[in-house]
Amino acid sequence: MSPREKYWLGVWNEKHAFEPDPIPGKKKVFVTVPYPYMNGPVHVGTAFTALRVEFYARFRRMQGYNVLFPWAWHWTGKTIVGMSQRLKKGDQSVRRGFVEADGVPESEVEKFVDPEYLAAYYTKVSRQVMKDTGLSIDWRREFRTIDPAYRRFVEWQYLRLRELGYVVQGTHPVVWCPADKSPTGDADRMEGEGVSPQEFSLIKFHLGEWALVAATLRPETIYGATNLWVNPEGEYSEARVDGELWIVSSSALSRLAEQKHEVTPVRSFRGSELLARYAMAPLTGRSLPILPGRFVDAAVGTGVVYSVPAHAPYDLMTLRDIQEGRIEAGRQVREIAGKLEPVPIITVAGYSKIPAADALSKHGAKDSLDDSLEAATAEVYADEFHRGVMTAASGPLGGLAVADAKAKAAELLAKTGRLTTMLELPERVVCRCGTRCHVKVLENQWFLNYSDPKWKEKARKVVERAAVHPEEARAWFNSTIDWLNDWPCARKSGMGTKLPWDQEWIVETLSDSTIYMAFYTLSKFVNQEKVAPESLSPSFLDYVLLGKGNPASLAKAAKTTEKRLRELRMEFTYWYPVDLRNSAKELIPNHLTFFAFHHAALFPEKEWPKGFGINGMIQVEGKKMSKSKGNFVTWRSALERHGADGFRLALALTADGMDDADWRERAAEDARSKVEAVVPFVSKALRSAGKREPDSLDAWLYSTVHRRIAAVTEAMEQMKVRRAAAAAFLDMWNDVRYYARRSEHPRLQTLQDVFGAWARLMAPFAPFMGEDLNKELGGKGLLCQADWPSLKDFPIDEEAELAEVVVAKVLEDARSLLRVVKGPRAKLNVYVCSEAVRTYFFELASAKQKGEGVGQVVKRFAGIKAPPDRVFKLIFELGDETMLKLVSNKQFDEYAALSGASRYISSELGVKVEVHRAGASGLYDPGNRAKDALPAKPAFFLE
RNA sequence: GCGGGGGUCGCCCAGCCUGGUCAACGGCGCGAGGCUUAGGACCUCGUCCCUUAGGGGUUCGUGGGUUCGAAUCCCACCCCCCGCACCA
Repeated sequence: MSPREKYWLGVWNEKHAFEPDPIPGKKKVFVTVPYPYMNGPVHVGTAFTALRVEFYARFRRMQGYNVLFPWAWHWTGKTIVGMSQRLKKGDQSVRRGFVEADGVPESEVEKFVDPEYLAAYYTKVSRQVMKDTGLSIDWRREFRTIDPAYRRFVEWQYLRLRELGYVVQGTHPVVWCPADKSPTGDADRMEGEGVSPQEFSLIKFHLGEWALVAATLRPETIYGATNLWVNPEGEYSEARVDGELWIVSSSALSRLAEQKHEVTPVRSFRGSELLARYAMAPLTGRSLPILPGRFVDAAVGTGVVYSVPAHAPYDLMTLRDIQEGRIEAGRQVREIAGKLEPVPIITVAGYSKIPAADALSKHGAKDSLDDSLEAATAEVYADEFHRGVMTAASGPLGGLAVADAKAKAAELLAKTGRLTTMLELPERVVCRCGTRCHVKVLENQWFLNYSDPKWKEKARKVVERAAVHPEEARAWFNSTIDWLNDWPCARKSGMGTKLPWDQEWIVETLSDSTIYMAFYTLSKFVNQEKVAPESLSPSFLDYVLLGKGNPASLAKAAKTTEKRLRELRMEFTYWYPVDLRNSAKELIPNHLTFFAFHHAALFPEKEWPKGFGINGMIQVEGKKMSKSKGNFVTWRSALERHGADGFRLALALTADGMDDADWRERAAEDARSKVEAVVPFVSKALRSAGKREPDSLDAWLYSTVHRRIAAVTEAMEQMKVRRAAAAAFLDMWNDVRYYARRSEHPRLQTLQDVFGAWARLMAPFAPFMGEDLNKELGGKGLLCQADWPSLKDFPIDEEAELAEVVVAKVLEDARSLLRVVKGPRAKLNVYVCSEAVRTYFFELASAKQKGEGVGQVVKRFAGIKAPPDRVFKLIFELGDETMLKLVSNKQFDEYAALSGASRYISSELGVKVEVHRAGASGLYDPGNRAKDALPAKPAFFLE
């Protein structure tokens, strides 16, 4: 950190510049960012989101609002615990992540086996880097989501939600890790991302008094079944399942038990015992032989499948392997297999009668262990499902589309009583801990019933009444509200708050973070030890947050004073509602919408959030940032490379709206050098300036600054941070640069005024440099506490603006002329059009604007001989508005403007310049050009 | 598949709602010049093609349409990004 940065941080801190308390009667703004999850250090993405709010907070503060920008840390959930455990087990990839991506010293990593230590470490480094960046946060209100007081708060929230009927109990299937004893979401998986439970049909084939139970996703193929497959090496069991006698793989028994089937094992044996026996298929009544299939996974389904060689590449290939002796098999098995023929039951355009055979030759499968069988299977299945039609060989299914036949087959099988269903993962799923997962039906889970139409209606109202920046995000909110289903809000492992009425369950991370912004109004008192965590009882919080109950008796029960209790209530009502909550767009479908739902449920309308800010995600050098890709950029490392202002400005200038922000080192370096150039630029400009009366150019600069202030203000109000920063920093710079170049004698007072405004406009983005600049300009007090520049100090001056438009236009035209002309170029004569031509223009332009015919006007001014198409072309070139202003503004004197600028134009072009007025007596016009002069388009003669 | 957002002159990006001021803002890169002992920084000009009087031509994912006029409005298509849930 540079000494200057350190100095200003010290000053802000000393003056408590960002520690707001309620000031009755003073308008307030309460802004928040979702707290970051502390399984790693904050990174440039966190910074991008946080800084948008930081800029906004500083902007509003300068506008005279009492602004609260608090911060906290998210520790809830099982990710932190999971990482700790993996480290403990010696997982090298976690360790590398800590050391290489996060930059944690080896000596610290050792201690990360304690999850709380891990989270505390990251909290510490993250807090420090945020402070070093100069974020205007009120750190007095900081907390972690496992703090005792926070837990009391969440307990209150869930008790109230339950009373209101928004928390309900239900049963739901999940992907389950038997080792962790917890659901395994996508993020927790080593293998099988995106895989979710599917319903398999279990079809019972009679084998004496037993039922050999085969699992399938394609019950409609039962009419094409030729045999059954079991894995000869696999372990199978006879068991009593739901009162029936079943034969399935042993592993299936435990999975069936997880799905609420009643299972009593009888005996177990090897799959080979079943070979060459016959089982009877339902519906067809066919007796099918049991054959060895090593591709059958005993850990999936029931470990038994039936074979449909005409339509399943695996089945056909395995059958051929046995028939052709590629697989060792007993004589009896070979004999049986030798007699089997595929039974086609589906026709698909583009395939022969046996689609599986086509797929095998297309993919060049050699044997039943060939990897290409996966692809062949997927292809045949998809084509048959979408385009296939059942043939007459499939009995009652004949003529149906495959998609319809599936349902019909299930219905027919169900009637025979020989169908059950089971949820199964269609692909292997492995938990991060290395354990293979299966489906478990969880009972008595707690849900937030977001599917409740009345609740949805209320949530919709929250969004409808709030400002959404950018407006495009609103549609996404609305479709999320429609789509959202019941959400399991508690789980059994990880850090967090227990459900007060059911201590086995811990409120899950997304569900304990929905109304916590309210807690910032309390946490100040807890941190100052003015309120003890134990005293935050439900009725106590009812009073503070909802105004319910009698403060006198509540205070007594909480061992505090009534005054203190009323103070807490006042703090809450002062700051609430949240004025702006800003986050990256990925949180719209969950967190931000939950935030709307919970406020709708718990608080009266006046406490509902007033604004949402949405930004894109962060990319690094055009690519998605991730630890595994090795392009992870921590906030700390970027800050150290580019300095606080450079870092802030680089992120401010990267993207607006929901566009993804691209972090580029080059851009950040550039931002830094630009920031550092401001103060020297300003002092140099001031040194070259002097005392004099303001002229048209000064009026132009004031006028232009007026427009810049308006633009920055408007952009900030709409959270268009990039636009605001670009105008405040880059456009302003260009304006001053133009002034400095254009003016022969820069006026000191003008520059002081403009630089004063400039410092203020840049203050939210580059506050350190801003304070330096303010000091340089002799400003009193702190810039961060100064007033936002006032439009009144920078009056609009239309004539001055028109003069510069005309000067710029003449320069542009003259340059393009000089580029082309190869003749003499000693002197440029400029002929400004006559008053008559101006009037002609004015009448034409206004006639055109009113949509009237222009014939009359043209006729009346026939003497001017300017063809109307040339006139209209010029109007289009300048635009209706500018043109009208130009020709209708009686104050504006084009001749005066241009002759005043003739020395500037001359030095820019490197050619002598003389300005004439067309129609003047004794006009010097050897080239006879003056007649061609039009408004803002004077005629030229080069000699 | 469903939902959301996008495709602009080497790169990033503004403009699109409210059609003409659009060959199209700004930044980066690149070229030339200035400043400097030199480099960096800074400043100026240039950077789609053609052009000996300020002009012309072809551009805003693709193809149509509306209009005197379309980057902007309408329709169809192609492509890219994000989200899709027991998880931060």
